[in-house]
Amino acid sequence: MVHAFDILGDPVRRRILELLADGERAAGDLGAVVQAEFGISQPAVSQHLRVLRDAGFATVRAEGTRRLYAVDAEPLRQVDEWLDPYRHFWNQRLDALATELARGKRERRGAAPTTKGTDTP
Amino acid sequence: MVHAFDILGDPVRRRILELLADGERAAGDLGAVVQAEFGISQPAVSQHLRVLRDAGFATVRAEGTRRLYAVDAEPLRQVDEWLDPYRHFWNQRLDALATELARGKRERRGAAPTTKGTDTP
DNA sequence: TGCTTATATAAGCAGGTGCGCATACTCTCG
DNA sequence: CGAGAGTATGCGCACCTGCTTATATAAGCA
Repeated sequence: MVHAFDILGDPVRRRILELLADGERAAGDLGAVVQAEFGISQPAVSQHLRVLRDAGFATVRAEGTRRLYAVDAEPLRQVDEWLDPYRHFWNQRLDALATELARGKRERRGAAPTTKGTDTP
Repeated sequence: MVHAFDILGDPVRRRILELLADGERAAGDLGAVVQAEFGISQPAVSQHLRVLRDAGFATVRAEGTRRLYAVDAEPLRQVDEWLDPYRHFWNQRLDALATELARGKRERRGAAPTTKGTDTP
């Protein structure tokens, strides 16, 4: 059994998941992008897709001769949970405001990246 | 430069970070636990600590002959941010999303391409 | 049917990474 | 100062993982 982080340790696989974040995408479509960006072959991409499948990060759906891949978020949720014990490091005393954070997260999007002290309402 | 996930790909390093989640801890202290659990040597642990240091996951503080390690949450926050695009899969209105997903998302294909954190309840 | 497109699998090889062993620092204390 | 704990580093090696090439499977099309 492989840990979620073992899967995410590979930049190609991360990229594939990023491409899949917006929604379903065909294997060849993913392949085209990844091959261009990383300079690897089609089989290489296919192998990564297999790893993602086997680890439960992605699901496949056949449509004709094409294979449509989609994200299965469950393992990513595990990763999210793994981060829980550390989240207070940057959330500080904002634990109570987690609700608000989830509601309007776009506020942080424009905030300074390196600045520790996050927005305080 | 190594990506955060490359660091977290190793189970020993993950364990070290877990041990560090509660607070500062001496290298030897960490070593004792990790050596016991993984059956590896002291230098091996030290090497992992070095990787964590170099990647910014941990900071060291000398106290006498001991080295006290602590978590630096910055890289973990990056990981947290990386998860943002997927968080809606399990965070917001899971049932509604699941319904839409199950019903067939082809409808959305032509409509709204980027659906990040749109809805405001 | 046979050719083509789309994708997956097999086999083999190369580079990286984690490990153990040995050793080098570097404080502290007697 | 010398001994000894606590920790880090250098080196060499085995193994794992990802890559390429070659090929298989399967659907669409003429």
